[in-house]
Amino acid sequence: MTQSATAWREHAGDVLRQTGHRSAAAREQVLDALAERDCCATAQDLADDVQRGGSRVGTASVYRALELLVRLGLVRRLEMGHGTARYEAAYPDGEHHHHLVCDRCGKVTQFEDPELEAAIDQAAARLDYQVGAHDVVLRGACPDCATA
Amino acid sequence: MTQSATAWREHAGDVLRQTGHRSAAAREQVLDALAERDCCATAQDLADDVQRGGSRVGTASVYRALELLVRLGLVRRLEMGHGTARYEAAYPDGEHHHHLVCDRCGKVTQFEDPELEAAIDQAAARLDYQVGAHDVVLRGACPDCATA
DNA sequence: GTGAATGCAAACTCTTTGCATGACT
DNA sequence: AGTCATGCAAAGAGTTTGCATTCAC
Repeated sequence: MTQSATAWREHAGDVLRQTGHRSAAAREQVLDALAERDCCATAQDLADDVQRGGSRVGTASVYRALELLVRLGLVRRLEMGHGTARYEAAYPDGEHHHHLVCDRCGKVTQFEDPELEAAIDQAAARLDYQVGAHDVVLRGACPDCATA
Repeated sequence: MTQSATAWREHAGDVLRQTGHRSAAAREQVLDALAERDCCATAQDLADDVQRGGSRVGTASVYRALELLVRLGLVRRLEMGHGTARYEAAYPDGEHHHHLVCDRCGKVTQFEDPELEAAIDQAAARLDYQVGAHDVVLRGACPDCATA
């Protein structure tokens, strides 16, 4: 687990306490699973992670935990695979990345690009929406599929 | 209907013929409905449009038509509303726009930004994926919701 | 006439909700 | 004790698939 993931995990616990939520087993384990992941995961992925840890956690609890975490701004929800949502930790300093999706094998990779961020901020500034977030998805063939 | 939408409609018919597809009522009507729309629509929106035109078209045919059109590169499929896919005409010259989604009322608006396109192209060039397409979604409050 | 395309209904996947039980403070 | 959180099962929404029928070529 990276240093920022550890910090995020602690931050998330703090925010939950400060917003009056009690320590709840299923929710804590979803947070742990998210902190362990370095890129976005589906609800099913996270449920599997938790159950692999030996706990009997219902799907509904995973979804309920994720919904709360998204509402508190601790988790980002992403839509990029046919009908299946993905979730990842949202760092409090706003640091984030974007995603590459392979059209052939479905693999998801992340990338960062400060100049792209700047271009998005400029575009957002000239629009009449109060833009609070943005998602960028690039699609194509990953190195493995491109050579195959 | 705009001039480019009309051109796209004709182009789509040509591509279908060239790829050995016969003239099929439901599919043609889905194309017409897409050409009439100036921004992305859900499968249900398109089915409603067609049925409003007086035809009895099944949902399945709309989905089957859309799947084929996406495969032929004539239509873009977008994922940006909780679990519901949206579709829009993909112009052959690559001209396209991106989307603003209101977090509160769900309204979807389009925008274009050449500098953002350039930044994406540059980012794509330095990655090891063969990037063929990209989606950008900005989220926030639309003018109506921001003042309300 | 032949095979593609269709409509209908059933199946399927992902997600949410109802409700009785269990756990934190 | 009070009530928030949980697990399970059922419901819901969107999408896909099976199959007999219809239609284009």
